[in-house]
Amino acid sequence: MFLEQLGNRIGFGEGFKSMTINLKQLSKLLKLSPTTVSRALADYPDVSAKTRARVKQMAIQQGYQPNPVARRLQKGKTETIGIVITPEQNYFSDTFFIDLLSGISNQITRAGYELILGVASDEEHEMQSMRRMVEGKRVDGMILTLIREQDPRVGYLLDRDFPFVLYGRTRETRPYAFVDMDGKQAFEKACTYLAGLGHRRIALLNGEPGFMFPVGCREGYESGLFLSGLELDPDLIREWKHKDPSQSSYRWTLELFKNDNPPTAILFQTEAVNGIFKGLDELDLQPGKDVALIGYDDLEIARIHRPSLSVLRPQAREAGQRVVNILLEVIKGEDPGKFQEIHQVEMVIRETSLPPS
Amino acid sequence: MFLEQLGNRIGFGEGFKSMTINLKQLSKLLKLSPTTVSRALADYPDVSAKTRARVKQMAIQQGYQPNPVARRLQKGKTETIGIVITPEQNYFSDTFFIDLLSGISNQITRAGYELILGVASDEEHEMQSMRRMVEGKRVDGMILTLIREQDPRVGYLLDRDFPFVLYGRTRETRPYAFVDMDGKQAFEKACTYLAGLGHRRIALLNGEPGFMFPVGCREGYESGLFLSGLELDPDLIREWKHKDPSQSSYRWTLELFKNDNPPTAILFQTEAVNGIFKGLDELDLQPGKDVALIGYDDLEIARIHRPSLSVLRPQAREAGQRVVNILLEVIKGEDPGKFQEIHQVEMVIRETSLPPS
DNA sequence: CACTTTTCCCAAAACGTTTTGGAAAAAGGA
DNA sequence: TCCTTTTTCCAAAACGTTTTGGGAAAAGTG
Repeated sequence: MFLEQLGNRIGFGEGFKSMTINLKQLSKLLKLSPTTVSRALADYPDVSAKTRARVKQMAIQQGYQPNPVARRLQKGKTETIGIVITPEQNYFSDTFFIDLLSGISNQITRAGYELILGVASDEEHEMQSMRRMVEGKRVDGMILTLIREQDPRVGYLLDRDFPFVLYGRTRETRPYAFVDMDGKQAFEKACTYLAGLGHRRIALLNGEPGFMFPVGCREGYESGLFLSGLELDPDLIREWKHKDPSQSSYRWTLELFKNDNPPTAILFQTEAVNGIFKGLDELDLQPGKDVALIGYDDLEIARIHRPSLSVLRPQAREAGQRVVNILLEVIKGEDPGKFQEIHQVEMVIRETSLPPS
Repeated sequence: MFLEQLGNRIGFGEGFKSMTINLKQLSKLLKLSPTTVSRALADYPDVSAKTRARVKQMAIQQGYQPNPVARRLQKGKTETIGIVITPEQNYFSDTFFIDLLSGISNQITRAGYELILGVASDEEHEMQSMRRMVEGKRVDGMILTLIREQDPRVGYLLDRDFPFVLYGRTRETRPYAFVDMDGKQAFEKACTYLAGLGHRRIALLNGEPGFMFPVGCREGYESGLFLSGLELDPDLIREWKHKDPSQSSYRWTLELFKNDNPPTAILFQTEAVNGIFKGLDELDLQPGKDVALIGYDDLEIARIHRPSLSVLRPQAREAGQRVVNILLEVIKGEDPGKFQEIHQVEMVIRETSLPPS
């Protein structure tokens, strides 16, 4: 019998495929039906403890792993979830997105699922890539990032009742699941902190309009000013572009200081820090000394730079894990409206948040 | 019949699944056998032009897409290829890896395949993630990046005859497929260029030992020195670490200039540029003016910085596409040894490669 | 017209699981 | 002992394709 088994395994297929063992082959080896073996491995109560143990041992010994494709067909699930990234919009800002992705990936693996990745060049291509996954029945659910205020992806998925979770939020009245960072609270905290140090002219170099995140940042900024009894000066608010964060933030930094009454502090997304440093350098202003700085996202550059950059630090990794856990629930049929999480953001005070000089 | 069809489609399943149409349902609609419909869609010659057209039209009208899971089971292929990234080793240096990934992803999609992504925290986890894909029969082939001189992944895959392609190379005598950048030629070119400008003390701030890429860089550097009639000075070679490129390159930059006869030019991977800038700044040396710089990889910072950084620019996107095309051939059964490509790297002269002052 | 070839279609099997719906054997209850 | 319940197993169906191996009808050939 061992030889027969060996024969089966060596067979005449290509090298690799023949190295792997089948449920049928395994059951033959055990002198049991495939049914019983399958159920033994799945811990069904209707197989005796003794045979269950025997089956499991043999499965391990033979290195049996159920063919995921066959399982998916039978179960009617792909056990796969999809994500589409658009690098043009410069999302891969160093560690932040990687942390998110890392959390997502690990949790997906833990659930025995797969993560399939689409890389899109622009907004249209992004939609197209998602549709391929959804309409091509390639995934059970989608994860969306870099959410816009009006985001056609959300409407599309809601319309066809397809499971998804947002990392972020959008303007949409129908209920949907999301995990978002409390950008509002974060910027409010940073703003009041700076005001508490004595800063009276605090600028906001915000993300690109059209995206949802900067909306919260601005709200937090305005609220922070209000709580500190400071006036809102529209001249102290500028917005950089995703396409080239450094270049646009460089220009806006110069612009900010053309003001008669220039800012003594700037709040911004850390992505834009290179442009700001460059602008300040050109103006002969020392970051942290002449101008206080607090960035959102704890990128490598924030830790490396001297003086090191005070930041707002979102826990991207944990958020990624939550996104997956929620998505799995939604796939199971839970009501997406139940899952709306807003995560707090911690503030890390380093060297660029001193009182005004 | 239309009502019957409708009934079938609405059924009692969950919302989404019922919106989609089946091969069987489609064939019923067409009053043809599933066989014929399948073959018509696949352009088999044994179905008449007329019915083929009829089938295709109806398929489009009904939005029919073959269930990929079922197709995979029947075909015995997953139509999926895997890649594992290890962000700890800081591979996501801005645009470079994204370009590679973008090329990979697009080509995979074009072939109707899927890209599944693993994110690993360290070397061990990386191997584990790959084994899950391979032994779990989740992919038809693997793409490997960030290759080490002795890379256990390569041996593992060769041992079990599993299709894979390296982006990079390793020390391995058995034939395998790879796409690599000609780091040697690139660094040689940069080195002779600088020597041609009159530089006599050219330093190399190389990548982390253990990885394969820095080996070529060093070869090119040494060859460039030799071709220019310059002596190799081991004191002018330093290696930074992946874990914190900026920090380690910062330290080594300071170190380099403790030399009695300090360098007037530095070759390096652009990843390390922040540390170098910081070091030079601390030494009151102006990049490009006091010290010529050429980096490998055209990251955003290279274009943004003033003076802008001269770089060696690998065509990562095209390389990614080649990797996929080759992998598809290898999966088809082609001999991997036939596919060994070394791509040229172009040099972009900007502002940091002037003659010594 | 009779035969062969070509054209066009299809029933059945197969891919490797899990689930369904029993059925046989063992154990419990009277 | 006989009947009922529990335990333990399994054959068959199902998931949705593609491939295999014909077979009937139409077209060509003499």
